[in-house]
Amino acid sequence: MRTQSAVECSIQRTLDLIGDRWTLLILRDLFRGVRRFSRIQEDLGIAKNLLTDRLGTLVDADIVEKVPYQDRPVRHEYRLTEKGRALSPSLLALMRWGDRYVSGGLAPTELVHDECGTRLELQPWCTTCNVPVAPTDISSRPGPGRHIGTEETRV
Amino acid sequence: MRTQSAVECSIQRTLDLIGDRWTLLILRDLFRGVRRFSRIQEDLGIAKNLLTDRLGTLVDADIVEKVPYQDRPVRHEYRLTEKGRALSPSLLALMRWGDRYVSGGLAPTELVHDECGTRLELQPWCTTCNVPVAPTDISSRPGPGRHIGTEETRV
DNA sequence: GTAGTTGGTTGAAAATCGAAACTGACTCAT
DNA sequence: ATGAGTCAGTTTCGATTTTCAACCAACTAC
Repeated sequence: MRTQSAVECSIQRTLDLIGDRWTLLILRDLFRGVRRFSRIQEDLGIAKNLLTDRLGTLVDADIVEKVPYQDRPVRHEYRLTEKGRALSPSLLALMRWGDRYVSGGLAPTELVHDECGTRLELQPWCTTCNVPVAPTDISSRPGPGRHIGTEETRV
Repeated sequence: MRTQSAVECSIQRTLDLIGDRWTLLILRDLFRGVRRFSRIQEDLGIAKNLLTDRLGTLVDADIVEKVPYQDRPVRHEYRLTEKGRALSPSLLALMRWGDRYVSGGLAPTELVHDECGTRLELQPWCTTCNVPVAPTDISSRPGPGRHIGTEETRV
């Protein structure tokens, strides 16, 4: 993993943890209910040694936990922790982008609001004004975790 | 890149394009206004040949465009296209996750609502009901782009 | 003409990945 | 109780990627 003396950005810290070519796909499978080693391995076509390694990293990072689903022989499955489930908006955002710009607007899978069946969008949301916020109404500022350069910043 | 006969998921299609260890960080820099080859290179510490390669891929995918900023000598900078700017929610989601779970709740950089200064959250949003939607109120279904297995799916 | 900047290219060493073979603990059928 | 099968890995080794350093070309400034 990258080592930089002062990592001053949560995007970088996040990607150092889960930003390799397989990890987000593994997490997607866990969200979909594909939780066992062999199922994930055959679903993704990932090499088994890499899957072992990635799952180990995720368990160490407390994003995933290994829970037994039978004894004799003891077999485990991998479940998302609360920290792991909190990645849901990130995956949803990547999925919606892919729907629009890679799949040509034709979503292979749609995520919908249970109550009304409408396909979901992902919006920055202001908890104070209780309204969705457009990208042009977003500014950035240094936070308490360590400040960043003075560059103009729009995300 | 992975090649799978039937890629039936926009997350996978997206990650095939931008899911390597550097590309999302390059995009983050572009969002931050770091747009020139040498600036990105020194900011990230990425090898120059890799940066050349990744920027080329992004330009080919129409996520980034190369625009001249001077003649004699002609020098270019890299700018996000509309398609690239549309990745904003994805990066924001990863950033907020990192704030909470990697940076211990202390955001190195905060993104705030211009009008009121409140730090932004990223919420799945139902455009019909006009309300934010909790992860437990989300279901999935096959979309028009290609259908997916029958697994239980929660993202 | 010398040095410096920007935006690269090239090549070799080091790290990582991928495919296949192998293992160990157990089950189930005969 | 022998043999085949499953699951969850580990080991090995060749192929691919990444990194690091050097080099280059176009131009500016001195």
